Amino acid sequence: MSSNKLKPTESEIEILQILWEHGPQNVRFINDKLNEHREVGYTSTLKIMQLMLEKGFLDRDASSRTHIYKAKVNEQKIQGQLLKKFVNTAFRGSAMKMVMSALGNHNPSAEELDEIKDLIKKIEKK
Amino acid sequence: MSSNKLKPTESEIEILQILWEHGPQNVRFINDKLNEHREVGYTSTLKIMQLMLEKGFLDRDASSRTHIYKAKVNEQKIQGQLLKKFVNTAFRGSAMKMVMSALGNHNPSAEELDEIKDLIKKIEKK
DNA sequence: AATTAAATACGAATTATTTCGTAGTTAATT
DNA sequence: AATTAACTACGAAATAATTCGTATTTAATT
Repeated sequence: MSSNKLKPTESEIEILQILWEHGPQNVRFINDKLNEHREVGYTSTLKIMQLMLEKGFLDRDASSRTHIYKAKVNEQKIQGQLLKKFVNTAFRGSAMKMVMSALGNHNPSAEELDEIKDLIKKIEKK
Repeated sequence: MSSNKLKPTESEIEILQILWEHGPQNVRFINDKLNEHREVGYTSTLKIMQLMLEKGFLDRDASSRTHIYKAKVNEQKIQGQLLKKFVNTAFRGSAMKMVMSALGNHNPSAEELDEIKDLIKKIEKK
């Protein structure tokens, strides 16, 4: 068990998001995606991805000149971990307060409400 | 409108939580509370609170020797702001995915589920 | 009145994160 | 074959956040 207790930084999360969404990619692709939102140099992105490799967040295929990186950590797992931390710091540990606040702000559609209702039913059945 | 666009840091959020929960307090009180969870020196806490004052997160009454600090920012407002940011980075902007994940992990009690159902009803009525 | 305890101010060290320049290498283009 | 373009490696600067030591002042205790 080499579980990864380290929490990814903001920049690292951004990169993970892209890899989770688009699958294994080279640095150029990631950097282009990042630059759709904010300006960042190619070597900056490269550096962070190299550090993420060391930290065990990423894997890479270095068999060809252009290295292909992929997320080594599971999306839901990391999200759960971040969520727990976030609820603790921002909502004093109350997941409920957080959920209520999120629902209040977000104004979900009818479909989304149905989704939640289904989930509630499932939980109640247990 | 001198709205405070700055996002508080982790340490700053911890301090805000304590002030929101317990009302105006001196540095000693805050530092003691923090030390229930992790070790941190008195002057470290003092320093951060002084910076928070400058940033406009806190107000203080310096009329007596022991200064009394209070949160200048609103709890719900800051929470909403943090939540939005968090959903963006960790859940690619999907508040729903976040809510579903939170409900899934947390296993709410029957009372909590009722609370959510009430809120859903309110939203649906609009 | 002298000593001790508790507080603030502030600079500076430390640590974490991000950014980027430069060198070197390989592949593609002319 | 020479030039240009694209890539990786790596050190180091820049920035952000945290921690803390020391000096100074004021209040409380002896």
